Formats: sequence, C-alpha cells, structure tokens
Amino acid sequence: MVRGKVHMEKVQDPVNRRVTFCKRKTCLLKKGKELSTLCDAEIGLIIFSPTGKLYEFASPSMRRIMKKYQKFGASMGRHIPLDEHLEMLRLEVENMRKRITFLEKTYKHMIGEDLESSNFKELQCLEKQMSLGARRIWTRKEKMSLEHIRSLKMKAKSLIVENANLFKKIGRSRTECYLNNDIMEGVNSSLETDAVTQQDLPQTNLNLALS
Amino acid sequence: MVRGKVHMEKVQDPVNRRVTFCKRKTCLLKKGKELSTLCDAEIGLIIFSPTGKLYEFASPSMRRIMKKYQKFGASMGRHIPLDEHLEMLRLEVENMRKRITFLEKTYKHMIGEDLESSNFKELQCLEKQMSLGARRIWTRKEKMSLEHIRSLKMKAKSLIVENANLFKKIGRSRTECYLNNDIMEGVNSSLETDAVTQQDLPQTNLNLALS
DNA sequence: AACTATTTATAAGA
DNA sequence: TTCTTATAAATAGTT
Repeated sequence: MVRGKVHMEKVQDPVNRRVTFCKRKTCLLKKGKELSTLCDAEIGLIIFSPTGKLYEFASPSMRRIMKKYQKFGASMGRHIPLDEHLEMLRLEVENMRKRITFLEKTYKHMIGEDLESSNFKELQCLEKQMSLGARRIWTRKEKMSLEHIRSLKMKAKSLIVENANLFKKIGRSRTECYLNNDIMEGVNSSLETDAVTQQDLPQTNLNLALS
Repeated sequence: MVRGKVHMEKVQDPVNRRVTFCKRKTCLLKKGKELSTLCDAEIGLIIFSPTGKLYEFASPSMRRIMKKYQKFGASMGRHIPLDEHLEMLRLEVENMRKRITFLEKTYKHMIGEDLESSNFKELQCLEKQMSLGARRIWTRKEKMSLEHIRSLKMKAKSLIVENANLFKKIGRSRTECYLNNDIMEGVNSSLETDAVTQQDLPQTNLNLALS
C-alpha cells in the first residue's frame, strides 16, 4: 500500500529499487504506447536498467524517431548523425579513394614505377607530358637564376658607388688602395644579362643561395 | 470525469486529442524522470506531437543514451551509427584530403604548373626525380620496342618457312614468284637485336624529357 | 486552466 | 517476478 506521497529520490534498498524499476518501467512503456495510439504522436522511449538491460518502445520505429530527432537538432549541443549523413561521408570517402588511387598511379608512372600496365602509346603520352613539364621547370629555374644574377649585380653596383664615395671622403683614390681592378669585373657588363644561357650559369653555389 | 475504461484507440475529436496529448505527454515525461531518479535507470524519451513539435527527456543525456542504444544494436535491423564511427570517418576524410592536396600539388609541379611556390633547390630535386622517371619510361619503351621487333621477326620467319613449304607443294621455287629478296631483309639478322642502342630509336620527344 | 469522478499506477507485503 | 491491496496519481469530460 502506498503510504503518503512518494519521496522523489533514489530508492535506498537495492531489492526494493529493482522491484520499483520493474513496475514503473512496465507502466512507462505502457503509457508511451498509449500516448502514441491515442494521440497519433511519435514516441521513442529507451530504458536502460541499472544492470544495463535495454527496454524500449518506439512508434513508428526507433530508427525513424532518431532520424527525425537529429534533423531537429533541438536542445542538442551537438549533432547526432545518422545514416543519411553517414552515407554522404561514405560516398565522399569512396570518391576520394578513387582519386588518390588515380593520382598515385600517375605519380608512380611519372617517377618510372609500375609501368608494366601501360602500353606503348600511353608511355609516349606520359613522356610528352613530362617533357612539357620539364621544359617549364627549366624555364622557371632559368628565370629565377637570371633574376638573382641581376639583383646581385645591382647590389654590387651600388656597393661600388658607395665605396667610391667613401674613398673620396677619406681623400684617397680607389687605385691607391687596390692594386688591381678585379672587383669591377663583370659588374658593368650587366646589360647583356638577358642573353645569358644555361651554360653560363654557375651550377654549384647559386642553387643554395636562391630561394 | 473518467467514465468507464479508456478506449485504446485514436481520439477522434481533434481538439480533444490535442488536450489529451498535452496532459499525457506531461505525465509521461514526469514518469520518465521519476524512473530515472528513483531507480538509477538511464532513460531517453522522445515525443513528437502530431504537429511535429518535439518534447524530450533524457538522463544522463540523449547523446549518451543513443550511443549506448546503438552499441546494443538490439531490436534494430540496421546499425544507427553515432559519433565514434563518424569521427573515424571524418578523420579519414581529413587525411585523404591532405593526401590528395599533396598529390595534386606534386602532379602539377611535374607538368610544370604552380611552380611559383617552389625554390630553386626544390625545382632541381623535381627535375632530378623526373629525369630518373623519364629514363625509366624510356627504358621500358625500349624494352617493349625490342620485344615487339623480336616477335615480328619470329612471325616473319615462321611465315617464310610456311611459304617455302607452300611453294614446294605447288611445285615452284620462291625465286620464280619473287624477283628480288627484299622480303627477307633484316629478318635473319635478328640476333643483334639486343645491341640496339639509344641512337637507333625514334628520337622525337625523348631529348626534352631526359635531362 | 481548474475541477472532479473515476480509472490507473504503484508501494508494501506476501 | 507476480499477486494483492490500500492509497497516491493520472486523467477524461466538463466548466
């Protein structure tokens, strides 16, 4: 018999608690079912007992309820993603995987690996593509070298002018300080820079200096 | 006042139905809360009104309940995937995206595009890699050519033998049919095939590709 | 939303 | 778990 109002806190006696759970769980499920039947409402009810056992009622189905719930996104800090979302991701992964496979194959071909599957014509095509690429890379390198040389020459020129001024200030001529003119060599001939060819470029130290 | 037992079917009068929904919904939520409090149970209750409004109660949180539910996989034909699964996929997508970006960049560099961001040293490295690749492609092509030539020669030889037999059968010699021996040229010298050098092969695209 | 006659839920005991 | 029973709580119909 129910004596007085029920205290709304955890039932202390474990046995009692389990009994209460069993009784109330049954009623809750029943009530849920009633609500969905009487009022045409969609219900999703999940109950886990303290021991981890699952009881549930859902109308029309837990799946649909959860989907609808996630679309709502209401009162949720985060999104609980269901299949549709997941399917999209899966598709994306699939497409990306294909793209990676293709790109990796192309790359391997370009570095000369896994060529067995290609026929002669494909190899020719690949070669053509690479030759175009190599030409562009070479052009780019050349441009960078020339620009670097030009900037170095400019710098040298301004340094020479500065030097001359400094010598003037201390009242002595350049030639009194330096016995030869090697330092000027090449700098004043800067205007033919554009005509410099690959063979003219120093190939050892420059490479490291250019960034 | 409640007269007689409640008929367990959809309430016909719309106004009445809405009122009933409102009352029962409140109690259901309350009962759910009570069960979780009294018995230390985990509850997830979702209610959608016929008009699509959402009411819910969850303890400790809908998120956790749904996760636990999906782990259970009980009474579900299909899997309802939640975050862990999704997080993994997301991570995978992220990694794949990075890989694609890298591969695309490399590919573009190799065909001579988007070189602005590379420094001189990187370009040299790229060139070196491509030259190695081009060399391997060339080697592969050479091998294919030689094999093709060899097989053609073999075929020609067997055809010549066959022809000779046919001529014998019709009682006439080869020379009676053909005034010159051009058709035999090159076929019998097949053993020096392996000695074919780079200079013997068509040279159109090769020079640019190899550097 | 408030009232109230009933039904329903349920705590305690078995 | 289930049954019983006394009592609290829910609630349909009305105002």
